[in-house]
Amino acid sequence: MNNPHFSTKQRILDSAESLFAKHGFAGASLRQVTSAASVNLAAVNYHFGSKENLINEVFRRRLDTLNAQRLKALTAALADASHSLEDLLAAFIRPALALSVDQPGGGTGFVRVLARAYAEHNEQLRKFLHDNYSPALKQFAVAFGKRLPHLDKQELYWRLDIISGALTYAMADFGMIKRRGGISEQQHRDQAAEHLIAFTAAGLRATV
Amino acid sequence: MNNPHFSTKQRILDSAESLFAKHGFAGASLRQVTSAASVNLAAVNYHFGSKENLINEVFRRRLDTLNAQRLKALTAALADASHSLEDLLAAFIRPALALSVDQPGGGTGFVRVLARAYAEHNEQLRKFLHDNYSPALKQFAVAFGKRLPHLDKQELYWRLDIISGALTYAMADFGMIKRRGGISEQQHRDQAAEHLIAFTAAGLRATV
DNA sequence: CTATGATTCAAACGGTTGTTTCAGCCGTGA
DNA sequence: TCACGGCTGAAACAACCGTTTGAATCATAG
Repeated sequence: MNNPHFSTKQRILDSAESLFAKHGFAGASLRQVTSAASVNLAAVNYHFGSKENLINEVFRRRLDTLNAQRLKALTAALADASHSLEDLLAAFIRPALALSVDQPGGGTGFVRVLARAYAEHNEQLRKFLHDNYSPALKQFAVAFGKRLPHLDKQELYWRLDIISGALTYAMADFGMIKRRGGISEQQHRDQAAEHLIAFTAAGLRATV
Repeated sequence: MNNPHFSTKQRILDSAESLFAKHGFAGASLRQVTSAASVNLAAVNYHFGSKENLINEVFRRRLDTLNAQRLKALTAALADASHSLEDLLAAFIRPALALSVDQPGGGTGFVRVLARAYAEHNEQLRKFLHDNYSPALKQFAVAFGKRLPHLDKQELYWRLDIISGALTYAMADFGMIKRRGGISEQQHRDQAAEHLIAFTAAGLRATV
């Protein structure tokens, strides 16, 4: 059985993602992780070197695809000469919220890990995220800037910052909004995305 | 020296707040806390009973005053018959951002603890927060509902949820916005509050 | 001054942490 | 078939965890 999808490494990553989401990076022990993955304790240090490194790999696996999806959506939106502000917002927001549903590992795990990473203010982790993913964010800032010429740079950054906050919060499902009865997780996310897009579009269009 | 401001209990609370902000609830040990507070290790269990209880008291100390300030501001806003939507938002947002500057313990500590609490998804802690502070939030929801009769209840909750997210994120200073040169922490917070109020007011007013 | 209750102290408790070790297993290429 | 390198296994490592204990110290009231 060397199907990479069921390899020891992948099983460790899946369990780590889920347990980091539930108990935090410090709160989830390697014994919990390896036990949930049905893998020997020593396998973590063998395959990843250290717990710190395992954490980084949990991020890399998901963020690489998020990054690609966002940029693909942005490029598609920009290709249409008559694209709307909502199209740009959708390119930024929808792939992020999708992270929380259609992962093979099943669901809300990773986005909560991401939210934790923000809260952690871990300098090492922030550097890792910045080094790997800030160029993509820059492209979005440029696109929004062209679409909103009435905002100066500082004003634009303030507003994009507010959007990031609302999105992060929504991704992690922190809020008090409860899913109603017959609504699937997928539909709940879609609703969240549409509300976020409409709300933030209005916020971006507000005059100074 | 029984000045309550320098009492063992207070010193523990100050150190705990600061260290929980830096390393998380699981990441900060009682040995770190008591050492930073120049207090014996056993003092935590003597004065608070347990680490869990200490965490709750860290919240209670700040949130009691935040709650009171918010409700006072809300009452003042409602007393003016011609109050604006921005006035209500200011009552909700300004006291929260003030938490991060004018605390005697000095600054950004507690708000990061709060952000962590959201990220933790700790059921026990959520219950504590809900039991103690949700009635005040309900009052805000009612006030916003009256001011925005064009929104049905579900739609209103979605939007308030988005606002909470943006506010939480702004409080913890997660964002990429850097303070400019000659700007004080206080001024930075004031700017954040004004941007948040303007942005979220536009979002709330958006038509369905 | 003495007695009393509140507080602090050093030390130890059992348990868990991340990491290391090294013997054994496995599939693959010679 | 045999040997080799990648991988897994059980066990142990020192360090740290939250909590408890009981004696020492303190401030205060009688």
